[in-house]
Amino acid sequence: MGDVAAHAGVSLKTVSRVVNREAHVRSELADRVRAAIADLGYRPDGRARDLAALPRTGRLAGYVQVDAANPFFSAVHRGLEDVARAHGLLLLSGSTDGDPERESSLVATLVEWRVDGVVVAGAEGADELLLDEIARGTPVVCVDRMLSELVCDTVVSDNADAAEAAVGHLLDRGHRRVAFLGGDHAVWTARERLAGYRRAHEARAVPVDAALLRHDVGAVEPAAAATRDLLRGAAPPTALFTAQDRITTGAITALHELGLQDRVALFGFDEVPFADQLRPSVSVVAQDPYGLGQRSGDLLVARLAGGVAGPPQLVVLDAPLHHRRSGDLPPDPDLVVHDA
Amino acid sequence: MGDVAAHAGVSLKTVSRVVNREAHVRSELADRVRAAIADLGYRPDGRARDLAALPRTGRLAGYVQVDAANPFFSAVHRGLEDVARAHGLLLLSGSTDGDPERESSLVATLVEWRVDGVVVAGAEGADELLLDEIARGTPVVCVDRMLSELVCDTVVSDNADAAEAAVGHLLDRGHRRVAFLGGDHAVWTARERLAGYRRAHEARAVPVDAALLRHDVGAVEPAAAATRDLLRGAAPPTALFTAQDRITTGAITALHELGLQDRVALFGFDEVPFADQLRPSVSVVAQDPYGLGQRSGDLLVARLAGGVAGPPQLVVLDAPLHHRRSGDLPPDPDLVVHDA
DNA sequence: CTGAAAGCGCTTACAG
DNA sequence: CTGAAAGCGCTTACAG
Repeated sequence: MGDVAAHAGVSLKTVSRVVNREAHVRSELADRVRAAIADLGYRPDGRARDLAALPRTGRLAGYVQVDAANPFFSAVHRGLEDVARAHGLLLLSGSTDGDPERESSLVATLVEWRVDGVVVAGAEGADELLLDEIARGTPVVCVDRMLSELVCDTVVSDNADAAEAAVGHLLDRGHRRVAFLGGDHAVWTARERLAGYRRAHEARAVPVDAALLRHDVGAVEPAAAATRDLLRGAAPPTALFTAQDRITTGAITALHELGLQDRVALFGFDEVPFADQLRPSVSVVAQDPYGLGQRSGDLLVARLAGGVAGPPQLVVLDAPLHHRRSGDLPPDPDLVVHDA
Repeated sequence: MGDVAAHAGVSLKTVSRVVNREAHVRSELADRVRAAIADLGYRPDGRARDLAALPRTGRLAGYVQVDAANPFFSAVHRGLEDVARAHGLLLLSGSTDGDPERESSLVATLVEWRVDGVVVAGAEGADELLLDEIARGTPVVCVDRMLSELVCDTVVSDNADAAEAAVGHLLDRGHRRVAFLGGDHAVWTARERLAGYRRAHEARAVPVDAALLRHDVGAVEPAAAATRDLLRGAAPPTALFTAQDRITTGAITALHELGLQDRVALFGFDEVPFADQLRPSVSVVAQDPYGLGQRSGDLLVARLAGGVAGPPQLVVLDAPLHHRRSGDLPPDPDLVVHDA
């Protein structure tokens, strides 16, 4: 910037003014400055700018996600990015793989870069550093999962209700043995979806068989293995409720391997690709990850604007059911095990 | 930092030393400093640090992608991220939607933040700002697409060869009317894959019917529409080569709607979800997006380390064919149109 | 309308 | 082993 000032024969402040498009600069000088900028290929230094401009003007935001390569989280990413970009915010992001330590160190790094705020998708409830940061006043919004208490703005789908509706649909079709395949039980969404599963049973006075509950199968292979195991057991389920897209994928894989896809009903949480083309087509609870990202961006931006200073807000998005064939398959009598 | 120094009764430099884990600090002082840091909840300011530490130590890298929500680019993202993280680099990223202007402004913003280098996935060849930046010495690596000339390190799949092999397979199964459905023809990958398509035909002396070539159908709906159109035409293809995952998705959708999935062969570029479970299972050229990301990260890191200062490197990754049912479907005679 | 001074929070030489 | 000074590239008050 000094070079530019010298080149144009003006002071630093004048250069600063034209760079920031401030008023009160004679157009003659401004032209000279612009020429110098072009000649020298000058680019203002964002770090210095940000550092000198206290209080913050709002330029950087952080996005902490479980896995950048997971379509669910990358869709949230895009929703957030679009809102952020509209407000001049650039995103600094990283993946945690669900590891609380990774999450903590990532949050710490983001704070070091003095992001204006951070959106955490799939937060671990036990992340003390994150809790600290919230207490200290860093704007944080959680998407997809809730922290133990509502200590920050949060955007989630209506997990329990949607799960209850899906499982209820299976039960109403006559199924009495519906398996639940869920991810890490420490994760809030998994617990909520299980709660919905239970509520659906309770509402219909159908007992839940604990042998039909499989937790910690939150990836494709474990889910496929659990499906095989359940179906080969002495008292197999006649329907499956898979609490997450990767689990749904694993279950579908296993069902096809066993040739049972038309005999065992399936209702999944999260939309999956080719849901309409698969045979049978697959019924799902369709969350809107892009929308979740957008809403979290809205909340963050509102906090940054400073307008909102009240207590943490909770936004719950509706997750509609997409009824297709797999969820309408009737119980297969040959699969039902009769008591001895 | 001043507060910490005062609190611990030492100088700024001493605080700096313990924060940076430099040697030569009496452990007694170091403890006092650490205590002060904990008491005050001090966090070093990454911006100031980075600004003061010239030349750069390497902390920030940029990732420019077409669309964060596209599974292909998000897998590249993750590959890059893992390498970057291993080298202490944090990623600043954004989506361009293939718009050169968006790409330029994003690159400009990244440069303002003084990223140590940037990886561009799916670069538009015509981005002058990017070319400028490369000329100026900013380490840039292009993944997935090549710029018009090899002006920076580049990592791509063996597009033309893989496409030739896939189309060749179709031709060798007896197909004589193989349609090509591709994305934006301005994009390097689309042109390469078309080149492979042509080479496969030339090698077998099979003429290419221009009516079977559909460009600019790089999204699901346009691809489905093109598929419907081709198949309903007077001289329909007996096989489809879809040059990209979203196109493959669109084609599969249309084929299923028309009930033609078992009568028209299909070979896609890029792996798709449920390729094994779909009926028929779908044959594809399986690029390795995660690997592309990793390799681009390796190249970037090597440049940053300063070891590599030579001419731009070109890394070409093999893209193996995954033969499944759809690519082995024979030509359906009823679909062949005989000359009058 | 324009500029000289001080300061943002750190690190790099340099002394001691 | 420790510290005082200068400087990274900007912006914010303040003067004029």
